[in-house]
Amino acid sequence: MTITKFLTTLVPFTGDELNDILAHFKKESVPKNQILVRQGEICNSLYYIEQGMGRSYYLNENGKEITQWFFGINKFMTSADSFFQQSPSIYYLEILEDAIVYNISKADIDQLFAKYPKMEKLGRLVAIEMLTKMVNKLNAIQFQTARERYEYMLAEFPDIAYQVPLGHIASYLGMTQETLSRIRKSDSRK
Amino acid sequence: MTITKFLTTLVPFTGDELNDILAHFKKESVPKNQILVRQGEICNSLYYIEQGMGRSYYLNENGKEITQWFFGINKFMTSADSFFQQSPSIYYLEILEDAIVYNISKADIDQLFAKYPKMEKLGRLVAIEMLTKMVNKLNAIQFQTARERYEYMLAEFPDIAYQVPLGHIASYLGMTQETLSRIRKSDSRK
DNA sequence: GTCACTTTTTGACCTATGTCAAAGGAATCC
DNA sequence: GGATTCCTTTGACATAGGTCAAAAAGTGAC
Repeated sequence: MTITKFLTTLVPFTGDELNDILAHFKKESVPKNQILVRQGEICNSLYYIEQGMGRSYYLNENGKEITQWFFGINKFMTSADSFFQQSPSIYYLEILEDAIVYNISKADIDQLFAKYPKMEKLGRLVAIEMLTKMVNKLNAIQFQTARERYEYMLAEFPDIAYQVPLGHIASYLGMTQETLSRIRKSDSRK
Repeated sequence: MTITKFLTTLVPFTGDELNDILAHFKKESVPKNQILVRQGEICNSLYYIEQGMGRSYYLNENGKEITQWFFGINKFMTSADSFFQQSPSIYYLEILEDAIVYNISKADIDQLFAKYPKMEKLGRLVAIEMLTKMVNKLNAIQFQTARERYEYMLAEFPDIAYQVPLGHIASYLGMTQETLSRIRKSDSRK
């Protein structure tokens, strides 16, 4: 899906509005393993992923990478708190597979928010969608066994589950790599 | 803090705007233990809590109540997904202490969203604040010990932690009541 | 103040998952 | 295409926190 189509499915922008809005996004290709934002930096871009995928992660006390979220095709990727509050990012943003993204700066999106009430609406809808997904993850993580959490992952990110290193998924799900490995093994027996 | 003051600290509404907006909120007092919304119902109100507190919870497979969130003074309380998507609520909303709330219907708030871009902005800001808090909880739950999670609770809801039944807090934190009781005991020894 | 009910505490025991360590496999680089 | 590095699997063992059951402490109604 193109970004144009994606935007119009959420909010019925007119052609003129769309042209103006899209003019503020810059298309970029980003190679695998590229870091878009580092912990401590202020995240200045919101990325729409047309192709590829990414994740956000942070380093815990022991210096271990903890995946916080995966971002797939047709999603916005950013360090939300950092971007919207212009505060230092808690997370790294990393591209996991060669990607094509459209990026927009904080200043530009603020301009669009101010110019188009429909953009505010888009912002609100995207924030609420994210909130809902976060709540889903929370419920999965909070009360389910390691195996059930993995099943949640398969349901939420079917395209991603088999394409990224095991360790990234394990930390996302709050379990060790060893545990996830054992779960996959016993799943494959069935 | 009054609702007027609360709204203006987030977005600089004019006096006229405020009057119009506030006219859509209905002030109500709600006694302790009242259920505002049940699982399966569509949540038709967004509540601003001027006094008192509440929680959202659901029943798990074993029929046990699992607290999903606490709502304190000067917060909006609703079953977000149900309210905004007008879908059946996953959660019960319950008032835990006699409360004074201002409530607004979905239809009315949609009207305000359409009329005032600043309302869309308010919606976006509130959604993002909630998102940030949800992420905080998630990180606390996902990687911390039971004791650390309790400490997170004390930091996030200092006013609430000592006023609600232990079991509500334990389920919110994803641990058993027994575990939380033992943590509190060992804390009080220090 | 006593009865009934709810909430919290305590104890004994159990299990899912973590930790640590080492060996296999895969991928990448020159 | 061999060396290096990274990723995954496997095993042995440890432990935080769960489960179950009962006692103790609070709370409220009359």
